[in-house]
Amino acid sequence: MNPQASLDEREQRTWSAFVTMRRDLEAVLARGLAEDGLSVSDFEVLARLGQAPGGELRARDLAAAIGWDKARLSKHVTRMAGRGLVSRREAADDGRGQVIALTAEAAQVLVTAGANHLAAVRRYFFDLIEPDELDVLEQVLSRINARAAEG
Amino acid sequence: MNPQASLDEREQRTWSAFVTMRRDLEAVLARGLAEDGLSVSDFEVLARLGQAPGGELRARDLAAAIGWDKARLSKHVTRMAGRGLVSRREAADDGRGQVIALTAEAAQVLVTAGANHLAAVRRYFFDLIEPDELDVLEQVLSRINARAAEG
DNA sequence: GCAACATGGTTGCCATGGCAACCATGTTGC
DNA sequence: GCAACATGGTTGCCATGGCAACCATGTTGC
Repeated sequence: MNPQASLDEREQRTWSAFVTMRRDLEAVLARGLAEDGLSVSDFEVLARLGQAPGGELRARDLAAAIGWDKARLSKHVTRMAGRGLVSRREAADDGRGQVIALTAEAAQVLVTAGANHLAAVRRYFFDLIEPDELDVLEQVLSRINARAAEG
Repeated sequence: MNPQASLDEREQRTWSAFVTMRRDLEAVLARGLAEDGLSVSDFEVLARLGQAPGGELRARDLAAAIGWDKARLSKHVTRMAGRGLVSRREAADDGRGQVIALTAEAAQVLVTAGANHLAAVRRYFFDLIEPDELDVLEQVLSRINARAAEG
C-alpha cells in the first residue's frame, strides 16, 4: 500500500519536495559551518549566546531558547567547553544553576562563521524568494508552528 | 556580533520561524510514527520499499531514493532486519549487490503506520495551506532544491 | 520548619549518522 | 586478459540526541 494514497498528486509532489528540502538545505548549511569548524548545533549555541547580554545565559534559558532538552544541552556544552568555545560557572543566585558563557575565542569564531552562515542563508534561501512569496511563507510557517505547538 | 545583522527584521523573523518549523514539525511527525513503533528513518525505508514492485529494492537504489549514504543504509538495515522489518538477500545479477525486501510483518505495520502518518501530514501541514499558497510553496521549494543540488 | 513537590543539571544507555578505510566484485582500456 | 579504476556494501570510530534515572537545591502548603 502506498502510504501517500490519499494525498493528491500535487500534494505528494510538494511533500516530497519538502522532505528533500529539509534534508538538503540542512546539509548545505552544515557543510558551510563545518568550514569554520562548527556543527549546526555548535552554531545554535554560540549564536544564541552571542545575542545575550554579556554573551552568557543560564543553561536552562539557553536550552529553552534553542528548543533543546536539558540533557542534550548539558552534554553538548561539555564537548564545546572541551574545545574552548564556552565556559561554565555556577549561577550566583541559584545553587543548582549553571551559567554558560562565550569564550573570547568563540566570539571571534562567531564573527566569521556568522557572516559566512548568513551569506549561505541568503544564497540558499532568501535570494530564491520574492517579497510576495515571503508574505505567504510567513503566514504558512506561523500556522504550522502554532499547530505543532498545540500538539 | 549578531550573525543575522544583515537580514532585515522580517527575514529574521521568517528564518527563525523556519528553523522552529523544521525542528517541531519533525518532532511531531516522529512522535506519531513512534506510536506505531517506527522511527522516521524506519518509515522512510519501509515506505520506499512499499512503493517498489515486489516490495524490494537493491540497497544501492534504496539509498539513492531516500538520499542516504550507503553506510547509513547498511547499518540501518541491519538493525531493521534484527527487528524483523526487512530481509536481505544477494542480488542475482551482481555478486556485490544486496536486495532489501519488506517482510510480511512490515507490510502490515506499514499499512497502519502509513495511514496514521498520512493523517498527521494532513493535520500538521496540508490542512494549514490554501491552494494558492500551495502553488507558491511548490515554486519556492523547487528553486531551493535546485540551488541546494547545484551546491 | 518539614514533607511533598518542583526545578536544574548530569549521567548512562542505546540508537543514530557522517566519514574514511576496507574488502569484494565488476568494468574498461589497451 | 590483465592492470587500473569503478561500484556496492560493511565496519570502525567518533559525535550526536532522546529518554529515563538520578542527585542536589529550591519552593510550597500546612
